[in-house]
Formats: sequence, C-alpha cells, structure tokens
Amino acid sequence: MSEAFERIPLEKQERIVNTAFVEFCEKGYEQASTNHIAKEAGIGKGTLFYYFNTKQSLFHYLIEKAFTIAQEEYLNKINFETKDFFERIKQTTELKWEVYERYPYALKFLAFAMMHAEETDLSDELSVKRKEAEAKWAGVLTQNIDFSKFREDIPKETAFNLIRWTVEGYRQELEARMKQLQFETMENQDLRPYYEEFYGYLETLKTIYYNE
Amino acid sequence: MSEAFERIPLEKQERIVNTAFVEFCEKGYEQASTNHIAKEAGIGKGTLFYYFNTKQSLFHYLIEKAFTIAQEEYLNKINFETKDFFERIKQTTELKWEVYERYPYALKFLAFAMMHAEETDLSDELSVKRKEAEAKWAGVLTQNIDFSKFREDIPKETAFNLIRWTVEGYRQELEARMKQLQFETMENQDLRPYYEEFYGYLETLKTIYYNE
DNA sequence: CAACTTATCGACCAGGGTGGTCAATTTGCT
DNA sequence: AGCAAATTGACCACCCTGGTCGATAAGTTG
Repeated sequence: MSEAFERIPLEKQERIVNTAFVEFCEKGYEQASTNHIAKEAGIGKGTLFYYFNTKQSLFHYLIEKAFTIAQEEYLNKINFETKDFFERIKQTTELKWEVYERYPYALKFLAFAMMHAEETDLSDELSVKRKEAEAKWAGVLTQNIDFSKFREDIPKETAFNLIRWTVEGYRQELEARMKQLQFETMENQDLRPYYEEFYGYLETLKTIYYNE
Repeated sequence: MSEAFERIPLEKQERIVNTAFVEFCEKGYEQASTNHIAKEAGIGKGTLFYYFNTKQSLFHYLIEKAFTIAQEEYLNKINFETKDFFERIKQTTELKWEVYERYPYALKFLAFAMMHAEETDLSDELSVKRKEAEAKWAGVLTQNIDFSKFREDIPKETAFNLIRWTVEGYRQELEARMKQLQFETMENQDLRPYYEEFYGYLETLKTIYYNE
C-alpha cells in the first residue's frame, strides 16, 4: 500500500476497506474482482491501484486492518472483570454489534483469512500476531469467568459448549432472517427489538444452566 | 435435459449430479462453471451439454432432483409416530446423515435454491411443490410431538427454539471442524465417535429441558 | 496568474475463462 | 460390416481479469 491511501478522508478509506472486506469474504481471494471493488466503492479502477499497487498487497493490507480492528475495537474493550458468564456473553455480543456497525464484514473477513491462513502465506510478523490473537479469542468467554454458578449435574465444559452453540445457532438464524428481509445495510434499522429478544433468551438460558 | 442422461449408469448419474450440486452451492448460479463440473465429474464438456442442453436446464434438473431426494430419501422416511422430541431429532439427524452419504450436497443445494428462489424463476409446478415442501419441513420437528414432557417454567416455544439452535450450532461447529481436518469425502471415515458424542449431548439436553 | 505536484480516472492490454457448438471418433448392438 | 448412440476436446465469440498509462483534474505554492 502506498502512503497516499492514508492521506485521503477517513470516510472514504472505510468505504473502500469495507467494500473490499465484503468482496473477499463472499468470493474468496481468487474470485474477488478488483474491478468490482472499485465500482462498488465508487472510485476508479486506476485509483484503487494507485492506493494499493496489486491485488495481493490490498489483501495483505486488509488482513492487517482486520487484525487492528479486532484488537482495538473488540478485544481491548472487553471487560475481563465481568465474572458472570452470561454478562460476558452479553457484553461481547454488544461489542461485536458495535464493530459491525462501523466495519460490517471485518470480523467475518478476519475469520475467513485465518481459516485460509495456510494458502495465504502470512508474513512472519503476522503469524506471530495470529498466535497471540488466537489465544486471546479463546479466552474471550473463559478468562476470569466464575463457573461455580453453573448447575452441578452437568459437566461445566458441556454446559459451556451447549450455551455457546445455542447463542451461535441463534445468531445464525437471525442473520439468515435479516438477509431474507433484504437488510442490505443495517443503517436506520431499529435493532432494539432484536437486542431485547436476545437478552430474553439469555435470561432463560441463565435459569436453565445456573443453580437455582 | 435429454433422455440420454437417464440411460447412463446410475453411478455415473450420481457422480455428475453430486459434482454439480457442489459447484452450484459453492459458487452460486452465475459463478458456477460448466467446464469445472465436467472436469470434476470426469466427463467431457461436450458430454455434459449432450445430457443437458444448457446450463440453465442443468440447474433446473438439479432442483427437481434435489426435491425428489429430499422427499423420497428424507421426508417420506420420517416416522411421525415418534412423539418424543429428542427421539425425533435423533431420527431426522440420522436420516440427514444417510442422505449425505449418497448425495453429500443435495440438501444444502436445495436450501440454497430455495433461498434464491426469487432470482431463479421456478416453473409454476415447482412453486407449488415448494409450498408443499416448506409446510412439510416446518412439521419435521413439530408434527405429532408430545410437548407436555417439557419443563413448565419455560414457554414450550422458547424451549423448542433453544434446542433447535443448540443442535444447529453444534452441527455447524462439527462441519467446521471436519473441513479443517480436510475430510474431503467422508468415505471410509469412522463417524461413530461423532454419532456418540452427538447422542451424549442430546441426552444432556433432555435432562435440561424435560421435567425431572 | 503560472508552475508544479498529487489525485483520479477509464480506455486499453494480453491472457484466460465463459457457455455452447460440432465434426470426428469411439462404443455398443444387430 | 453397418448403423446409431455416446463421447470427446478443439474451437468460437464474448466477457472479465489484474494491471498500466497517458490524459486530465484538483490542490498547492510562488
């Protein structure tokens, strides 16, 4: 990436980055089209290659960017003093939503890039970052959590997994529902009912998986 | 589709159909390549167009085929006498596995085709079929189920959804795990440990969501 | 204003993939 | 042998690809 890209208005930067995130997520590296990214972001093709010299260097920039976003907008904001499991889930979910509002596909892109990390040869520096991030991600729902509140007739590990899967399954269904409603952007959408619904389910899960 | 396709050996038919299912699922209609399908299925490109005259007619044939598979290999085999919810889940999951062994991507393709049903203009006949199928699918986990066994402090509907999401979330994680292990085919893989693990979780869910 | 740098663009390139065709060949059957 | 059905891949016109580059436009400086 040339330094020119960092000189343009932040809003434009984010528009381009987000467009590129989407394109790479949905099509994969090979099938992703620089033409399409440029058009979708509302800039000329030449401009895109003026900012990033090649498709690959754009991709590498995106990886770094996604890492930074995940780190600064998500991981660093988690309050690890929250010992209650459900409170932690609620909190991390809210953080994810906040990230989503600004960079809708950043976290999905990061997951995608990590999954295909073997094909995409990362720099040594990035490989290190990856290891670090993986460790942190693993701790998001476990570090400093008070598991003693869980009911005792079920292994803590099992309960932990079941809850994770429930939340994830619910999230996926919500995503599908929204796609069907053609929520291309979530802008100006009132999401509060969805939040409320989610919190309701969390409360139910708490009565189920905690000691009474 | 010409009648020639139905004259060739069944094994070859299935190989072609399965290859096409995969290609369309993974790339979508536009991006799917007939070249690639032919090569992957081990037949000449000319042969593919000898069987199905156009890409579109191949696609329509696949929809019909997927419908038939879902109907005959899955829906029709469900035992609706089974009143226990978890027993029903176990049974339908097993059926899905069986279908998966023979037509690995058929059900995923069907879901994909239904989701993009608006873009893909279906024939009137198919639209009717779709409505019918949708009704049947909705009943798979509800029809003739004895919900009185569920604990009473949680709305039946909520419990029902939570369990569905748990199972679905678990399934997704399993799928991801398998992809990472490069299970390209499930052939010759010993899946019993996975079955057992799944049944174990089902038992736990039963203790959680049923009256004691 | 001129002079100069930086930003932006889209026509253009060679290369490769597309859905689809078809003459040539192989296969199977009587 | 002789015929019909099955199979093939070279070939077609077309479109899209990542990337280049000369022509502008915008901004900045004197």
